[in-house]
Amino acid sequence: MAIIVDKVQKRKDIALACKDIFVQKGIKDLSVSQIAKAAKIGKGTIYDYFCNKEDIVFEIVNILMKKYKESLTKKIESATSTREKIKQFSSIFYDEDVSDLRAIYKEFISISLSSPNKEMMEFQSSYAKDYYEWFVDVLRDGVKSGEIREGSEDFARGLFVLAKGMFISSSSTNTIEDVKSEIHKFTDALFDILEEKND
Amino acid sequence: MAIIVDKVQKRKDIALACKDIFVQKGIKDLSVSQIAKAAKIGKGTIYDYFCNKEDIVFEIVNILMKKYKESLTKKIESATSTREKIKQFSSIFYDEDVSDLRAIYKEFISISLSSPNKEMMEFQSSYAKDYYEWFVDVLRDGVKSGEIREGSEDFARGLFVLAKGMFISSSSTNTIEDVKSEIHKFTDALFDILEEKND
DNA sequence: TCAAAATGACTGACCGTCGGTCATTTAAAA
DNA sequence: TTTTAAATGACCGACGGTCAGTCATTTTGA
Repeated sequence: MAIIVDKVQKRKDIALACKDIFVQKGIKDLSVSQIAKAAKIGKGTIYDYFCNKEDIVFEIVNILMKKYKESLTKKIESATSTREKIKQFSSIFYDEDVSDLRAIYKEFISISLSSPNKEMMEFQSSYAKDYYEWFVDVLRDGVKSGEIREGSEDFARGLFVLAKGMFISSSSTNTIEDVKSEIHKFTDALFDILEEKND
Repeated sequence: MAIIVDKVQKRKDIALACKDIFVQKGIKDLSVSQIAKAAKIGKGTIYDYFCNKEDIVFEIVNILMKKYKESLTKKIESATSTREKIKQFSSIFYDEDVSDLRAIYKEFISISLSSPNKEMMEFQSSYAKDYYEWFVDVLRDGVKSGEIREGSEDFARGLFVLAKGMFISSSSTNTIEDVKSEIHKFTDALFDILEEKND
């Protein structure tokens, strides 16, 4: 027998080791040789843990998303109103401490659009479902407590999709500050109405 | 003297000549040689009219967008309610006769995300501004006529961004039918509220 | 005749593979 | 218990093949 490495762990280690260079340059301006050098391993080794260059991005997104979700849970728990909770969901688009995730997620979306891959699509839809249900729960709680009107849950999907749209818009045209105020403005406009009673 | 070709026109001609193959295969699975063959010109000629492969996608999007905008104008003019007008805006995401535009626009977004390019960004933001103002006008008319409540214009940006988000969602997970009903459901939920009076 | 237009051979960059090397572990012999 | 041969998997980087973009040459038509 010989040394047995934890393949799953090493995959994560490599991904994290080259995360910064990915954030900095983006996948298009990075060669696999450069990535290998950044991770201090041989080029061939990359392919023992990833099926292609894109797969590395996938792993980084996975890691960062997981971490983000944990921090988001805390933020949402400590928010007092439904309005504030919904605003917290959008923090991914402007919070400074998740700028890495934003950068990598952008690459990820780009890859998903140009070469749809079964695993990636499943990852996307599982995350989407997850967040969507979370959204719905938050809104439903708001309805139950009488904070917002009935039927508000119907906006969950829309808000979620809107969030995705922010990615395209924000990564091309706006500054982070614009994005933040844009989202808050929309959320406020919506909640001003949702908080009215309709019966 | 010698032959003088209309550079602008020829650029369009080439773009249209290879549009179908782009829609079919996507930029990633297309080599410049194949594109040149489809357009019945030499590979080098491509570079007399386009600065790179991505630039061809840009031109195709431009052409199809222009055409789409014309048809959309008619559709919106003939719509009777504000609600219907807003729904028409989203037809790009499910109408069968713009499936080509959808396919190419997907490529375009992918390219924009991975290699932000000044010209592309300007194109994006000019279109965004254009549609946004159109949106606002439609909503404002609705407010003026008393059809929807005051403040409804505040949703213009959100609706527009939401539309962009549909691209990511729709191109990865859902079928066209899902997308259509999804959008209509959200629009209806919003308009049910907007059509209530708030004073 | 000549300049613009068109071309395709060529080049350099880069992705992913593959045969080979090396370090470590096992196990059998001493 | 010590030694050493065999076995195995981790690791590597040279190499093949592909392809975007360039450029020297040819074609075309006013």
